[in-house]
Amino acid sequence: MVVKKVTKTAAKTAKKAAKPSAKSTKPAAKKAPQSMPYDQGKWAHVYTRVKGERRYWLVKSEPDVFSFDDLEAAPKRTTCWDSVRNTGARNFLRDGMKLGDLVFYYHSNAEPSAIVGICEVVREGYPDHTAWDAKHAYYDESSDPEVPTWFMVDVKAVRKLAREVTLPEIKAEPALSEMALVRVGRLSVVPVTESEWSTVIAMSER
DNA sequence: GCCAACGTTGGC
DNA sequence: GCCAACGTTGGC
Repeated sequence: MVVKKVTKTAAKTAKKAAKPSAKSTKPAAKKAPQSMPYDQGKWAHVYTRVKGERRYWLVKSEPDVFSFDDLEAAPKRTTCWDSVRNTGARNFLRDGMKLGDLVFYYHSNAEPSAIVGICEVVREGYPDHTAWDAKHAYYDESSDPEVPTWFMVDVKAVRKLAREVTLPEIKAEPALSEMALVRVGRLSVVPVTESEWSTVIAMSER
């Protein structure tokens, strides 16, 4: 699949960084990807599920880079969630998200920042080819296609929320006080619990 | 293996 | 534009 849009939250800053000194800004991962299982660590629970269980997630994107409307307008209302270059988020993409899981679509750096829509995982973790595309803004020269470091999933738009649920509302809601979105900054993919999921949905409907 | 320097995310 | 939080890198 060809990716013409440079994607998601990463992209804007990527362009910025790519211009001045094409290659110098390369963070990233020399170590081989960590392997399953995650039986310890604070996110261990999100990698296990009872049979048939559906889990919930949230992905962030800057709306002027790739908004929920853009996703709804995309072919098959689907996109690959590429360019994530953070190992924690990578682990969720590679090992956490499963077919049929539901995902909140969050607009970051927006006015206001808010959860605006719902999408669904339609393809499970697979290598993010942009990592070894030397022309891509998020090219990672240390990433070996034989042993991929970075992964992505495909997500498909399900529907827009009846009303967006803004970050201030989320922060003001006691039932959401433990949400990874607010407890852990800077992660572009985070887990959402089932109760957080229902709380946000309910907020969007009143 | 510690930790200082540095880079990035993203709210404000 | 500022800066808090925190991941990553590299010197030692």
